Amino acid sequence: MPPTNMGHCLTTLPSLRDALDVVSGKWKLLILVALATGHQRFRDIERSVPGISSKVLAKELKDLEQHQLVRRTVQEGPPVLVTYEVLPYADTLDPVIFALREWGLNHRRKIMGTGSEA
Amino acid sequence: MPPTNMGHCLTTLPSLRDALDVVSGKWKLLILVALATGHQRFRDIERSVPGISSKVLAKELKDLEQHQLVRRTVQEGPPVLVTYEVLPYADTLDPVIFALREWGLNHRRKIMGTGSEA
DNA sequence: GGTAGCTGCTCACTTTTAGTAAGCAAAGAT
DNA sequence: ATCTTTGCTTACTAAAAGTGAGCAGCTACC
Repeated sequence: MPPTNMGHCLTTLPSLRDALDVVSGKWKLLILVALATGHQRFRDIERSVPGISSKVLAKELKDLEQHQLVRRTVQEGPPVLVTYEVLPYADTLDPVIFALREWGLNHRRKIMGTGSEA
Repeated sequence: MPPTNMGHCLTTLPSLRDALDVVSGKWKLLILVALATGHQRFRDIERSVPGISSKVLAKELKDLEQHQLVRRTVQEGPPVLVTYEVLPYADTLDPVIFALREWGLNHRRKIMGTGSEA
């Protein structure tokens, strides 16, 4: 067996699948970040996640709620106020978000730089 | 401003979006892991990524190739042999994969544990 | 040399998901 | 009274994913 840089072999695929089942898709992580950075109302999130629609946001928030990453709170009014907040458990996703963000940053750099390496 | 655990605020959303544009979806990371763990032929990958279909695999591989994460090589035969391999650049995704794998592992543990306390 | 099998796909089709635009009830602001 | 904002939902359309079959090129076997 040649020495590769991968010690993760047997558990990787199933665990990754488990994670992806919860967190894959275009929007979920972005929504979590939006929430974590202080956007707690529906329209607020909608505005801060560029490109998302009400419909998809509503659905994604339901998913996130079901996965216990987000809590929806209704403060009976009037005016009725709906607030979303990340649950502590969602913080366990920080490493994922961090890694992806780093990679995205780097990838953009790479894409920008293609073709001009002296 | 209250001291939260997030130093990543301004660049997070765009970088994350960049990353997700390349890497989000149910299959791409799983395919990369399959490749990295020694499955280099089409049918081999297909078999090792449970649930994927030929059609989707073909499409995902094309995407990955276009993003310069994977290279397709045809060794003219006969028998014609098609091989896929992860390019070194794909290794930069290791932290992402690692983080997701860890999270998936933990999440499964959490889910298993719900409902049977006390 | 016929038939069965594997490989690396593609094609036609159905189902699921995402996206778009409009709208709606309750409230607030002017 | 009218207009705007909020937190959604509802129809509709478009795109993507999944399903099953199939196909060319080769091998393997008897």
